[in-house]
Amino acid sequence: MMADLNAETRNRISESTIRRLSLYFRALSFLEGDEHETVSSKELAKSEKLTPAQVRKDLSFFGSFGTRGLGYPVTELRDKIARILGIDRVWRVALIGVGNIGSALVSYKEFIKQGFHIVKLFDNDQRKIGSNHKGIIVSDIKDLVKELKDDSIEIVVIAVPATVAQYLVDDVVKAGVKAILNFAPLNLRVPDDVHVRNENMAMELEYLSFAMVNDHPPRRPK
Amino acid sequence: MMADLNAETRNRISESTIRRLSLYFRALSFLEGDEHETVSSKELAKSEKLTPAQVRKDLSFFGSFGTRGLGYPVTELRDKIARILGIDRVWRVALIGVGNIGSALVSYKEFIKQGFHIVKLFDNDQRKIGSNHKGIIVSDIKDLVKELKDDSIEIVVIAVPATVAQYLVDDVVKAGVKAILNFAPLNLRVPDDVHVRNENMAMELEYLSFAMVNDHPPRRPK
DNA sequence: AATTGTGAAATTGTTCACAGCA
DNA sequence: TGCTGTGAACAATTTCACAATT
Repeated sequence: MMADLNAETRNRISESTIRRLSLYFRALSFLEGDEHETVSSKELAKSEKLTPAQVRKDLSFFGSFGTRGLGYPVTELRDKIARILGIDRVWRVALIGVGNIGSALVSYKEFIKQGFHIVKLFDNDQRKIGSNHKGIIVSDIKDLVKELKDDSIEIVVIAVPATVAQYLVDDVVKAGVKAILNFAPLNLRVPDDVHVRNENMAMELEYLSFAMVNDHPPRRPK
Repeated sequence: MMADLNAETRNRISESTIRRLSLYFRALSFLEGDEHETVSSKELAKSEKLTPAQVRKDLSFFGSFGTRGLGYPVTELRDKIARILGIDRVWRVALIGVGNIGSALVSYKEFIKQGFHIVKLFDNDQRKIGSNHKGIIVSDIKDLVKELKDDSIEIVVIAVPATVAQYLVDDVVKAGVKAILNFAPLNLRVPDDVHVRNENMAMELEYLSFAMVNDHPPRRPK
């Protein structure tokens, strides 16, 4: 279990399971604030609109964390999920593009809370370079490769217009970064060993639009 | 086809198909800028890292848009997808919470481009109420229900802390709004006829974290 | 010759249902 | 008794493969 998943197990685990792990983590963090010592798969499922069986199946990929008859120990399970997700540590993050979205992300509390520390900002705008955002001086984009390397950046957030995103990402890859969170509305080309996740906010609005126009039923378990 | 999907067809269409429709729309918009008159499922798939069969299957739910031997007409297909997604019109959107993320969204170009017009802003902070953001005066949250109704708001974006989100959403529902885009990190409780989509930026970082710690292979078609 | 549209097959993901355990 | 853990059943989604069409 944990980070010691063998290759066979690891490949059985679906993207959706991992995403739900984030939800369980969130729900457990809430419960921890209260007096709750244990939680059943039923309760956990309810708080994130999933099914109890799904919760148990998801968790079972990683080990046996519960006690039959009782449920799961809240704090312990939360810690174990944090370990599985790799958020029991600090990640060094750089953000490229200090525009509307970029600026918002610098101050985004959820990132810090989960160990994602933005320690570096880049922009190509002379008026922004050298300015201070929440204690971080904005660097010139032209020094990107060198600075990413020197600062041992592990994750890069792309918050620039689509027109320049691919060009910058090529440099990010050159710097040896293996994980990219992309806010630009295009599909980035990267080598096979680089992970990219896309954050496409317009897409979610489009889904809502579709649902309303077509009277698409919202999905609910049961 | 189009908004005239019958109930049976509509229910066969999966969430993933709709999300990919957004991707096709985006890719076609790019192509339209160039001289391209037609595009094959192969080309379309390539630009969004999908498979040709998937493109054809997705589109086939809504009609026969292509020509055998030739491909799909770019502009026409783009327009048809816009119609299916319901983004061939203007949607009246209100945004609650003019903090970091809220402010960024007011200026977010992708929303406007696709017909999502933010016409109303709400906050509970006296210092913000009455101030002007991109031409919109921030309203007091206490007038929420009345103003949402009076202004015929169709979509609400929630960009407030998790602690107050549910409380506000209850009012949003009271105002008769049927679509919510939620940036607060919690699962909102709403009646069955209200659509909610969650934008969880930390979740995507957690996925990257998991992938790196566990050496999870990035998924690629083929 | 190229490429769509689509049933059928393969694969992946979810739910059931119950044995096993506290 | 209550609730987990999990194989087996089921459901959804994707891919294949090929007939149809230009």
